[in-house]
Amino acid sequence: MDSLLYDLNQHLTYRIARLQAKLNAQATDLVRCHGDISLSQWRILAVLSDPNVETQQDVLQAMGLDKGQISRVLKQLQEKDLISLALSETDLRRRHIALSHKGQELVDRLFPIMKQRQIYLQSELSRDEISILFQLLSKLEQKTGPLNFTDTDQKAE
Amino acid sequence: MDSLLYDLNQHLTYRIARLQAKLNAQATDLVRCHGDISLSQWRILAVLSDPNVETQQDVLQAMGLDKGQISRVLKQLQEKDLISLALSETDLRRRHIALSHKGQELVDRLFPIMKQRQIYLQSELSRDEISILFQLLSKLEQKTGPLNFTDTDQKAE
DNA sequence: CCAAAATAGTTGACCGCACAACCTTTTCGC
DNA sequence: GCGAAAAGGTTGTGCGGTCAACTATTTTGG
Repeated sequence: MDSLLYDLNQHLTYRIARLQAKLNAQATDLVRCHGDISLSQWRILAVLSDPNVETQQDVLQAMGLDKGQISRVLKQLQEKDLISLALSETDLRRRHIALSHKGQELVDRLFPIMKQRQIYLQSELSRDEISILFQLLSKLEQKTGPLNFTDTDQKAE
Repeated sequence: MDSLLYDLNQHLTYRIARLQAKLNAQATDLVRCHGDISLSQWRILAVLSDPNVETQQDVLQAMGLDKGQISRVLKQLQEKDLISLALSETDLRRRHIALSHKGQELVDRLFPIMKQRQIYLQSELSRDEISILFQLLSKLEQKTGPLNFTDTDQKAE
């Protein structure tokens, strides 16, 4: 795994990608095991637990997920009777989304579990460390715009 | 974007996921723009620049990517004449992978660019901060195993 | 008031990745 | 040696995600 010229472990981007993949897998297992839903389904349910979120646009703004994806996941949630979709009365383009009773129950049950996980994840980190981590993540995120590097850069005459 | 009950920005996992997505998109653009290849193709090329990496198993061990995926990406790279695939002489199950001349040129051209990006990404971070960041990522990664949280946890009679 | 632009949502195509089934070849154990 | 197990690769399938095209409504501007 080591002894390679190209040590990926030293690559920040690789480490972040790997961590993200593992966190994702962990969360997927957790919601599937406790709620028999996919992670994307859970994320949308969680967002829907905010009563201010009523339309797909609201969901989109809250999560940044693709609108097509949202549309499909909502359809899945409806098939599971976790939400209700109804045409909005004031605007026929919109659809009013609401958690069903079953959906609300699921959210109430899963929320503390997911909260527990968040706490568990941070349990080895001090308050300061967490704050520093967020800070560093922000710094990195500022650098994620498009890049314009010189191609033939060894032109140092 | 804020004023939500469920503030995703405070969620470590969400922040990491978002950062990862942006980093990924940035890298994808970069290699597509400078080398006309996909990010997974680039990653495998980079790994192949290590002469110790000769078979798909080596690639798998170096990157942890799925072997099926590796097989497919290698086929793409072969179609682009960036690598050569040949049956191993000692073991007919294995295929010997080698960068082609064209592939080597591409790697030589792209490597400094990607290196530049790594440096750019870390340019706002001090040595200490980088070391702390790696440390924190490691701590988090240790917590990414399977979880076994109590379901009906409010049983604290 | 009506045509054009904007908005909400749906659908299809494609990519990247993980998982599983499968085939071939090699290795292992008796 | 020979059959069983293991190892290296290939391929199919499904999921999650982005992008783009399209429909249906509403809003806007002349």
